[in-house]
Amino acid sequence: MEDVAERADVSRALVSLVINGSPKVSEQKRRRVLEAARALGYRPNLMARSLAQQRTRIIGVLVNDLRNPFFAEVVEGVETAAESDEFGIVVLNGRRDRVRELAAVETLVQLQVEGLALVGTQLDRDDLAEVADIVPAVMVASDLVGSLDHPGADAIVTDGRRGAELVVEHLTALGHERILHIDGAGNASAAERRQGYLRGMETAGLGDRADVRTGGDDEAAAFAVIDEILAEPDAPTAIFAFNDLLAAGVLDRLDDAGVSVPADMSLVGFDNTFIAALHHLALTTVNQPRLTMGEMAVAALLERLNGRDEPVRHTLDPELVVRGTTGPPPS
Amino acid sequence: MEDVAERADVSRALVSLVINGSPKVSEQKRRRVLEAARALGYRPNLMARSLAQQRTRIIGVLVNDLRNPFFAEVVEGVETAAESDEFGIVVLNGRRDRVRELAAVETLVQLQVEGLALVGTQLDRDDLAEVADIVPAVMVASDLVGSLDHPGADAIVTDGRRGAELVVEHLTALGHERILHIDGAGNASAAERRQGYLRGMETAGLGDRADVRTGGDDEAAAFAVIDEILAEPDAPTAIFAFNDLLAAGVLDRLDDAGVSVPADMSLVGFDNTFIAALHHLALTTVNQPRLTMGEMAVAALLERLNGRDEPVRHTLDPELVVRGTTGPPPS
DNA sequence: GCCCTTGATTAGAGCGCTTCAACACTTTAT
DNA sequence: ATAAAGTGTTGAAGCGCTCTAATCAAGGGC
Repeated sequence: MEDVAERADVSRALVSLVINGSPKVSEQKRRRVLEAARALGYRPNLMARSLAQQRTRIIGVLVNDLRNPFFAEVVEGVETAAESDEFGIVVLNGRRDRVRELAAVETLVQLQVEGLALVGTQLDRDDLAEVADIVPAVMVASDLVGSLDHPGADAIVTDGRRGAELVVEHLTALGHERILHIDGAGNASAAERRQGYLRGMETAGLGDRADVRTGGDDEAAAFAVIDEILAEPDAPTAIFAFNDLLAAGVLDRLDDAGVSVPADMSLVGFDNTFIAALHHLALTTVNQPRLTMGEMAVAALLERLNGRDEPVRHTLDPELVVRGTTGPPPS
Repeated sequence: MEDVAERADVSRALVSLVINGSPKVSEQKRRRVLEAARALGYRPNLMARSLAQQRTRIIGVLVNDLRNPFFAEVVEGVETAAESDEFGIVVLNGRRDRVRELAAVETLVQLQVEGLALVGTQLDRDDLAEVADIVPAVMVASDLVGSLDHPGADAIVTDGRRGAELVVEHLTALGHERILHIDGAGNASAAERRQGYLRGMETAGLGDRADVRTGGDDEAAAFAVIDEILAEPDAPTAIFAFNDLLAAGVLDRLDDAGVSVPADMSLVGFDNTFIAALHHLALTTVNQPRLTMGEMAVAALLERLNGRDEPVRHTLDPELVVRGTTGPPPS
């Protein structure tokens, strides 16, 4: 910067003004500075600038699992919104590990991000309360159950309970009674969907038939459960899987076992990722408005930065997407 | 920091030493400082530290498309390696747009990243030369054709030519002669695979049967091409798609048209992403060692930081993964 | 008892930028 | 003519940290 100033024969302060597009600089000097900057290949140092400005205009994004296309799309939503508000984003990958997530949050905080979007986080209430205390935070696509004692973070979620109910309604309407739910284990959205499933079964008068097994959030998690189920008498006629990835695993394993879908078994996923739409899977699933969620997350953070103090929670409506993996139960 | 120093009754300098784990601090003072830091909730400011240290220990990662699971896994490789070398990474998403990529590079450079990993970049030779001039850069999973006049960036690639040849060999061995290639259009890896395909066809004595159509790198890009092909006389009996995502699109469209795979048409993808492994797709494809690629990228950057000056290129071996979408041509 | 080491601690400059208050110079109002 | 207001520019302090060189205290050797 010094060099640019010298070459343009002005002060460092003026260079700063030009770089930041201040209106109170004469056209003549502006040109001189700009040209000097170009000639010297000058690039402002973001670190120094942030330090001086006492703000970074960066939003930190912590993603549960980058490999899950669902999260990747939420991130794109965040990115789009951040961009249009002239914020940058920094993405860190928690890789489904709470401890790694904690470390990532620490890094982001030290980076002085102005807000934190936790996409599908594994953090628990205490972690969250601590984080929210330091920096405005918003949970996206995951929520804590019964958050009456709110930990201070905002939340943008699709109504998992309702989504799960829609699934059960769809399946019962088709005539299914033995509907099994393979859940997301410790995943942050798992509890909600589990509740929705249970409530849906109750409502349908199938409360005593409800059956929840522990799954996970990727394909591999399905294998053991399916083997187990198929070995049991009175196997279910329909399976509601925690998410599309898990459902894909279920589909694979059913295939191995020679169970055909949906003739012998109906299957429903959650998220409506692009893999659900592949014709060869044609997975019936529940859509979440991913991009919108990402955008709302940024909006929530900006509101916080503009002074809002009480946490908010936005619940979006899920939508059942019926494709080819559901049909009437075998007679 | 000032406050911590005061509370622990030492100088700021000592606090710095403690925070950075210097060995030349008495146990007693170390304790005092640590406790004061905890009590005050002190967190070092990464920006200030980097500024003072004149280094950031950050590697910038620019990804072509976060939604493509292939890239996401390469990024995980980069992340793993960076972590074990005590580097942080900052991921930016180019979203398949060269201009956006350029902007992202600018941001990363201003962020003072010490190295740049360009995962599947769209940048052209000139862009790259310019970037490599400013900061050590490594291209991962994409390369410039015939890079004799090397732009100064390192490259970690899987041999796309060889991969494509493997595909053609596999298909001809099955008896196919009319093998079509739907390419990756302007994608950086497209040219190599195209060349490999052409060479493979030559070698098999099918040079005059070679047929390349313009595709792209996602599912949607396949639709128009498939419609076109099926309307032509003398349709191919096998299709080699640029990558798995494109192949999935092809599969969908063939399905729509009632063409069964592999009975009527064989299909091969590239990348061996997890979707290829789904039983319902069971896509024959070419594996790229994603994690290894990411790790090697970091290694290359570190070598640069340690003084290596000439660019290197590491070419990894592709591996054909035969699954269910390839078989003998219809009689 | 003095000098030299050794080891622990600190003062202070500096990293590259922003920004506030002050300044010089015009222009306008009186 | 003079005061007031407006423009464009700059000097210098400060953002939160690191790091070199200087300082200090405490033995050890002679």
